Parts: sequence; C-alpha cells; structure tokens
Amino acid sequence: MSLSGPSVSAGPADPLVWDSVRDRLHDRGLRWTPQRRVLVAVLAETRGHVTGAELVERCRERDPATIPSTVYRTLDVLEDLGIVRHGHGPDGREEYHVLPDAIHGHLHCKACGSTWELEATDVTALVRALDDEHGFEVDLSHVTIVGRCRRCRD
Amino acid sequence: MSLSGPSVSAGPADPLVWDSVRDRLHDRGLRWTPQRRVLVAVLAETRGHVTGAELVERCRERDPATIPSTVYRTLDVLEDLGIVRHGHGPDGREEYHVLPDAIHGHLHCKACGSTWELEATDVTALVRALDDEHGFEVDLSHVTIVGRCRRCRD
DNA sequence: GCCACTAATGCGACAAGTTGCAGCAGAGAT
DNA sequence: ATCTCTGCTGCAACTTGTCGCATTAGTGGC
Ligand SMILES: [Mn+2]
Ligand SMILES: [Mn+2]
Ligand SMILES: [Zn+2]
Ligand SMILES: [Zn+2]
Repeated sequence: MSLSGPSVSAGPADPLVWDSVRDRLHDRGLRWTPQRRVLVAVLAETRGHVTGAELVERCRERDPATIPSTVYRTLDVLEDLGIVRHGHGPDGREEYHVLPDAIHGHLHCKACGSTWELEATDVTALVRALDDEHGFEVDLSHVTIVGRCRRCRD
Repeated sequence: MSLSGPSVSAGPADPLVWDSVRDRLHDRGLRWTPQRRVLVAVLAETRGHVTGAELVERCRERDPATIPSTVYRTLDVLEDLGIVRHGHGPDGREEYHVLPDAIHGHLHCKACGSTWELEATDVTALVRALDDEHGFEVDLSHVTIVGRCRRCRD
C-alpha cells in the first residue's frame, strides 16, 4: 500500500491521444468544433486534477466567449470517449482527471482539508470483494474517501 | 459481506434522540428556534436517505416561509451533534442519513442508476488497512462507490 | 418582566452545474 | 460551391448550495 504525498499527481500526457480526438469524434458521427478544439487544447496541457469550473476558466483565457454549458457538455462527450474521467471532491464538486494518468481515487481529511491520492493497490481488497461477490466493477476515479487523518485524530 | 436491496434503509428512529436535541443545543450555548423545531420534526419522521433539497421542501410544507440557507446551516449544526450525517450521491448532490440508522455507504451503478447500501462489514478490509497503515479513520457514511453492476456489464 | 449578549435568521449575491429549445454550422454527398 | 442532415452552440432559466451582513430574537441573569 502506498499513498503519494499531498495531491501532486504527475504523468506526461500522450500527445498522440490529443491528435486522435478529432478522428474519434468523427468515427462516432460527432463534430470537431472550435469550442471543442479549445477545450482539448486546455486538457492537453493539464496534469493531475482540475475542477470543471477551472476548465471553464482556462478555456475562457483562450476564448473569452466560452460558454460553461458547452464546456460541460463536451466534457461529457470526452468522458464517453475515455479521454477524461471525473469524480467528486469531498464537497461534491466535480474533479476531472486527464487520462492516461494512472487512475486513482482520493483520501480527504475533513478536519484539516488535506488530500492524498489513493492508488489502485490501496483498494485492491475492496475492488476484488465487490467484483467476486456481486459482479460490481468499481470506478476508482470516482472514489473519494472522507475521514480524519492521523494528525487530526491526535 | 452483504448488500441490502435497492436503497430501502429502515431502522426505527429513536424518539428520545429527538427529545434531547433541545438540551444538546443548550449544552453548547446554541438555541432552540422555531426553524430548528420544524427541521427536527421533519427529520424525526424521515427514514433512510434524503437530499438537502428534499429536506428544504419538506420543511416548506410545514412552514412555507422556510429559507434554504437556514435549513442547510441547521443541518451542519445537527451533523456536529452527531444527529445526522451527510454523504454525496453519484452526482455530487448531498444525501443525508438520519441516525441512529446503521452507518453505511453506497454503491451506485452509473449505467442503470441503481443504488445499494454498503454496510460496514463490506468495507472492513479497506477501513482497517487505511487505519493500520496511515492512521486514517474512514467516514463510511460519506463513501459512495460508483461503477457498473453485474447486469450492466452483461 | 426587562436587559444584555450573541446566536440565528432573512436576504441578496454568488458559485457550479444542468436542461430545453431555437438557430447555427460541421461534414459528407452531389 | 451548394445542399442537407443533424449535432452543437448560445442563451436563459433553473437547481442546489454557500457566504457575508444587517437585523432579529433566544437565553440566562437581574
Ligand atoms: Mn461532503
Ligand atoms: Mn459523478
Ligand atoms: Zn487532517
Ligand atoms: Zn446497473
């Protein structure tokens, strides 16, 4: 079991993934629009976590005319394509992960607010148990465990 | 390991808990207001899960002048007192549990939308591992595991 | 019953999304 | 280049909360 330090996920984004987005959309009969180009450009230079609101903000830097609903709808599409994945922070707010980052969940202390990444190996037992006994397939990226860290328990 | 069926948590609410709320507030120098009486009355006849918005709605049935921020702030106080606990649904929306219901988390299939309760025994391994190795104390009521159920995996 | 202390309410503004709908515009066909 | 089909955008309204601030009103003490 290993927990990486306070929320600093790295992992170089594969440029080929971004080049293929247009084709992946076309293959499904979907379109490659200016608004989508902006969001994909933003995602291409994003590592680790981003909230939906942050992505909207970053898109606005490139195109001030950016409309939130368009960004959120495009994120839904990209999630379908398996290019991003979202979870929810301890407050329920959206948190996006840009793939092919290693998929992980989060551990959050509600007392001090610290966050740690929860790797696949940390939850192996739970994932296997749910699968074996109920056929349930866990989406690790959507897992946020809230509680209290050692320091805050005194 | 046992999963109760689709989201129908029962568990009789202990009336003594409700009678004691007033005193528990006073002990902390907090006040027993008409607005709080309404929310506590609503909670007293609530079983299983409720979203924050639903609670606001039910309070409005008793007192149409109910203000959302007051309800949410009172819920925070009651959570401090250990009378309710909240988690977040798969969409991040708040979900309240009225104690002394058995504390549990949730399992949610993002394909068909079904929800199952996740009992303490289901996550024993994870809880113990995080505690032993990192001193992290999991708040089970705040755990929502998202993924795909057996039926939806085909 | 009246005072003083301060917790709690009401209200308005704001944040983060979501949804329906009319009109716009990609993409392939001709 | 133009046409057509339909996916996508922009917009506006709405949902679910959150926050700061002036005002109100519980409470305990007198
Ligand atoms: Mn929460
Ligand atoms: Mn979600
Ligand atoms: Zn902590
Ligand atoms: Zn399902």
